[in-house]
Formats: sequence, structure tokens, C-alpha cells
Amino acid sequence: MHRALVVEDQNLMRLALMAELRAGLRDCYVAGAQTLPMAKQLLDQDQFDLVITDPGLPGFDPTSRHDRLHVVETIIEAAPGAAHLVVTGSDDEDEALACRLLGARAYICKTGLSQGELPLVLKQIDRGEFSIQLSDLDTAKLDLRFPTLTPREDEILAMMMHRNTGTKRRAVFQEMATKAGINAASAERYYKQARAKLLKLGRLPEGL
Amino acid sequence: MHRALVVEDQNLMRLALMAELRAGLRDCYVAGAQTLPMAKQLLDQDQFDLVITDPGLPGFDPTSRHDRLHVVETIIEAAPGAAHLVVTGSDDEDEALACRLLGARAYICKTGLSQGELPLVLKQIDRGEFSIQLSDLDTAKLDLRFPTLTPREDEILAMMMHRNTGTKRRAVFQEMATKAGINAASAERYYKQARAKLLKLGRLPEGL
DNA sequence: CGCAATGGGGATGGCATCATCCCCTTTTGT
DNA sequence: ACAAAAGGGGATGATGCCATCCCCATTGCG
Repeated sequence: MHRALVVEDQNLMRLALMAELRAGLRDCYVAGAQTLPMAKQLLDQDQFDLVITDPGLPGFDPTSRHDRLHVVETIIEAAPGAAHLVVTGSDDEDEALACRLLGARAYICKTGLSQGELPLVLKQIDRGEFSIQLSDLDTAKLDLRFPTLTPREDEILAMMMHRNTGTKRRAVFQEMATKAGINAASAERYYKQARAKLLKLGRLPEGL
Repeated sequence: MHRALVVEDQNLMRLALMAELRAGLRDCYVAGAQTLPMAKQLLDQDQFDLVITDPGLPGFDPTSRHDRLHVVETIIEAAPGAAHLVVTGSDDEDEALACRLLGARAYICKTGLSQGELPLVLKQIDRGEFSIQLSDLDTAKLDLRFPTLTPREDEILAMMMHRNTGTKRRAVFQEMATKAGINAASAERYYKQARAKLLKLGRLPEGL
């Protein structure tokens, strides 16, 4: 049983991180805290295996190096046995190093963290590595979401729109198939279904 | 058909905002952009009814008043016909006013924005009001998420744990019933189911 | 031409969730 | 002691998504 804690003041981000953990960990429960006092309270009450901390908490100056590291240090000292991940909105290699020296196992920039990538980070730190992920805008992509699509349909559409020019649809079906552990024909089915829905709505993006 | 755009560089936050829009709007499609150039490209290609912008985009200094307002101004000028919401991580009443003068219809702090609250903001601006929502930590609550629970079970558990002391469970069932448009007995059923699952896991929080 | 890729579907079983109905026992409050 | 509240379930149909299998027509290319 894994016990994880997410310390982050932005509600939607905290919920998103908690959802990522839920999806990535089996047999776990995930707690969330919005402030440093609440985090300390939880860490005193209970033992955690994994703690994700955003150093920019309310009551501290998010632009102050000292304040940010103080938050990280406080959390790490309150749970010395846990694996600590620092997740931040800003992007600073020096701060990453400082966090590492404080005992953190990973330093991740929110800008470079996409859905489903947290498990990769966890695998990395399981191997004993320090995982550092700075902002990555080379892979910047457009997003499109259509409410009437199911998750699978959304997924294959996103992959299709983000594919490199020249890549055949078949290849994308195969890619999704291996990634999702399903049949390539099923991926194709989802794509067709999604396409049909968008056609009916008259909202088919260019490049189909 | 509503067309919405979310301009935000943090992937998880952008997806969360897009999900909020999907849940809150009927017959809409939602696009996302990670950078200002991508946002401009989308705004030039297509017309949007609603644009949500985080002024702290890559390539700009998130602590610089000038840079932040420049982002907001650029976006608003690129889509003068849309309703513009500014969503930010920092908390600044002066900046809110400046955004209002630039033509924004709402200024929302991420710290104060919870799941399901975006529709309330949209209703407000539909009435022609300027919606301002600064950080709100009075209502700071603990979060707990258990992976084995269904959304409904999670929902009623969260409401139950966040209820004011003295409130009867019955009242919470009724509250969820009216909010979700279901039967109070069903809410009670979800609560019981959730409780049973946590009991089996030996992870029942205090206060049941 | 033949073949691969694409576009456009129908039908299926399995499964989880939703929302509702019903039953019962125990605890708590007044 | 009596009623209200709470704990602990079983069973149900409806619905939607997942994953798979099948069919067909059209297009492009060597």
C-alpha cells in the first residue's frame, strides 16, 4: 500500500497531480494539502512513501529562493523516510541542485510535465536516479478537446493531430495500440468513430 | 456551439481547465495553446467565444507586470469579440484592475479556483459582471483520494469529510442529492459503498 | 492491374458506473 | 422508551465505454 501526499496550493493542479498518482500507482491512497501547516499536520499524523511538493505555497514569497527552499526543507524533514518530488512552476537548474542536496529525489517543472509522465519519473527514482525535468517547449503542441468524444477517441485524435508530417495513419494506430496495450484495429475504430462524431458536428479540424 | 481556448503553459493545468470547460459548457469545443505564438495562430485561424489566459507564459518574465499585461493585451487584441478570463497563479488586485481595463471579463486566482467553480464564473460574466476571485485559504481543506472509489463515491466522501462539525450526515446526503440532481437515498448508498471499500482496505479516515 | 492505405460503417460481449429499489440491525438523542 | 439517525448490505435495469470482429467502397501508387 503506497501512501502519497501532494502539497500544492492550486486546487486544480493538486487534483490533477493526485489523479496522476492514482492512475500511476496501484493500491495507494493519495492525500492533498493546500498549505504548509496542513502538510505538516498530515505528515505528523501518518506515514507517507511519496510526497510531491510545490515550493510556492501561500504565506511564502514564491520568488524568494530562501522561502522556497525553506518549504522543501521543512517538508523533507517532516517525512525523512519518504521519496520527495519537487514540482514547480518556475524553471531553475540551481534550485534543482539545491533540492537534491536537501534530499529530494526529483525536480520537475510543471511546464514540462504532461499527462501520464509521472509514472516515468517514479520509475526513474525507483532506480535510484535523480529525476530532473525542466521546461520543454520543443514538443509544444496544440490541444483540442471535444466534449462528445470518449477518452479513447480523444486520445487517438490527439495522437493523430500531433503526428509528424509524413507519418501514415496506420503507424499512429500501431503506436497507440502498443502504448495502450490494445489492438491496432481497435485504435483505428476509435479514430473512425471520433471522425464521424466531428463530421456530424461540422467541426472536423484540418488534416482530419 | 461555444468555442473556447485555454492559453496556459502548464500541461496539467491546461488540461484541467479544458476539462472544466468541457464539463461546464454544452456543445462546445475547447482548444489549448501552450505559448503566445500558438495562441495567436489559433485565434487568427478561428473565432472563439471564450478565452482563458494565464499571463505567465514561457518567454516572458512572470514577475514583470509589463510582460504579464502585454500577454493579456496581445490575446485580447487578437480576439476582441471573445469573453476573456485571466487565470493566474499570483494574487494581485491591481493587476486584476489593469486586466479589467484591458477588456478582460474575469480575473481568477488559481489558488482560489476549485473544481466545478468555473461555471459560476461564467454565469457571472454572462450577467455582465466583472468576476474577480482572489486566493481564498479560509476554506482550505484536506483532500483525500482513494483509487478504488468511483467518482460518485469519492464525491460524497469528500463532502462528508469537509462538512462543518455538527452537520448531520443526512443533511450532506440531501446536499449532494440536490447538487447532483439525484436521490438523497442514492447519495447515502454511495457513501455506504465508499465506507465499505475503505473499511476493507483498513484505511478508514477519522470521522468516518 | 494489384495492393496498401484510407474512409465509413454495423454488431458483439464484457464490464463498470449510475441511480434506484429493497431489506435489516445498531446507535443515539430526548 | 420511542423516534431519528446511522451502519451494512443485496439486487436491479439502464447506460456508456472498451475492445474486438466483421463488412464495404474509394483512393493512390508502382
